[in-house]
Amino acid sequence: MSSRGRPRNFSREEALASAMRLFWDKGYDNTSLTDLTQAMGLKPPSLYAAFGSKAQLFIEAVDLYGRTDGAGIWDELETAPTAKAAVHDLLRRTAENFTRGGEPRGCMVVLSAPQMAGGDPEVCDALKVHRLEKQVALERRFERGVADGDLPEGTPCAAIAAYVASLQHGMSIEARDGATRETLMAIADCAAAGWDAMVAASIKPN
Amino acid sequence: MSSRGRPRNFSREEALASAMRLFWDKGYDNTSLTDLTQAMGLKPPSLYAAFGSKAQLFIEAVDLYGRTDGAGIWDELETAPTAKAAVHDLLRRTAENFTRGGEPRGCMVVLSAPQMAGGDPEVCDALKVHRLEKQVALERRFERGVADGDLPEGTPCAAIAAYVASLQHGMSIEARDGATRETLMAIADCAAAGWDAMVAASIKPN
DNA sequence: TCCTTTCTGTATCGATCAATACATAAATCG
DNA sequence: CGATTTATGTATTGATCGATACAGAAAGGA
Repeated sequence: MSSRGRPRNFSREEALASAMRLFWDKGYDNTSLTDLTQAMGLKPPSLYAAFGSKAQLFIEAVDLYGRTDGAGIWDELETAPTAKAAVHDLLRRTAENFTRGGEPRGCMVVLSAPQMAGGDPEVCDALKVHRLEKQVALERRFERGVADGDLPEGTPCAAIAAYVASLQHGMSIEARDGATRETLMAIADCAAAGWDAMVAASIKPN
Repeated sequence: MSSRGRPRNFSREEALASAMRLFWDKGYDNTSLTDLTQAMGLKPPSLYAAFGSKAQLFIEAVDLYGRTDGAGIWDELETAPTAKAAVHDLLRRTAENFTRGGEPRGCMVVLSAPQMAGGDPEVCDALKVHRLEKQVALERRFERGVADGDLPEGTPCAAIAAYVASLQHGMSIEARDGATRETLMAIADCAAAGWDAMVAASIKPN
């Protein structure tokens, strides 16, 4: 391996964590290299040597987010006893996570880069992949619910996953607009309260 | 008035409409003055004389959006016979509106400027005001539903408005991620299917 | 007609952006 | 030791950003 050469003067992990926090708070476009180098405590050449480019640094930061601050939201998706319990827990964890003091509000994967024409496609696609992975995880969980018998046969799992994902994504917007934890919790409870009827009605759409 | 001086060489309305389309498609940050002047068919000094600044032009463009492309979504909010019908209609119009061919997908008010630290506060606040106005309109509509008797006494109108707003905002994310009209319609139908049970359960939150 | 007013086109401003050239410092290898 | 490799700090690059200075053109008012 390469233990040769002058050793690094900073912790790559800590620097990446600082970048994550900054991207999460300010978004990809609004975070400049000046911001990054100051927060990470290093100079531009060190940043480029360690991370390649601003875009690659961002993608690494999003991965870190998914493994740390953003992970707890999804902790019980698989272990919850039923699909309904999994969704209710997911949304309540979302409400709690999105309103922690001292942290940026809402989800980095939803908010930190606008999915707009003209944006860096590398960056947008990375976030889109993260979002769709979670939506697929929801769909799979609902399919398991059908297999487990806590969802009726014929449940449109993809549609319900899109519904839950849409609601959870919207909660990031609400959080950034200043919604309180109580408001977000109420949203979670609304979804849970309508769950059984929604599932029952969705089997025959019309 | 001021009919003096050299007359304008372009239609202010048409130029504003072009700017709106561009901001809607690319977002505020990703739309440069070069993009704008090209699409609007004028030179920078004319743009600044007519609209003041990029930020003010954007705010005017958002207002235009709310009066044109974004308006139809909310057309039946007040005229629908019940709160439930109003929400179902709203979400189905949303699904239709967000997947029109030849137009950018999703809502300009939700997508076109990230609500992030470091963004132009003038721009962010203008969009936030638009979002909250619609959420308040939902809350008022639900209060009317209580008065009309199609929602039970004690319905938490603010919480349910936050739920519907959150879902509708999330549909913009889904739309930009490529969701089909059928998927968005399914989301709308999910919400409608669970509505009665959600309302009934929400009266006593626990 | 001449003056004032307003708009237009050219050309460019200073600021900021992401990214690097370059020389030096600090480590391993032979 | 000397050679190689890698990281660091200073200084700067070309590009692009939003916004304007300036002079000329086109209108109304006197």
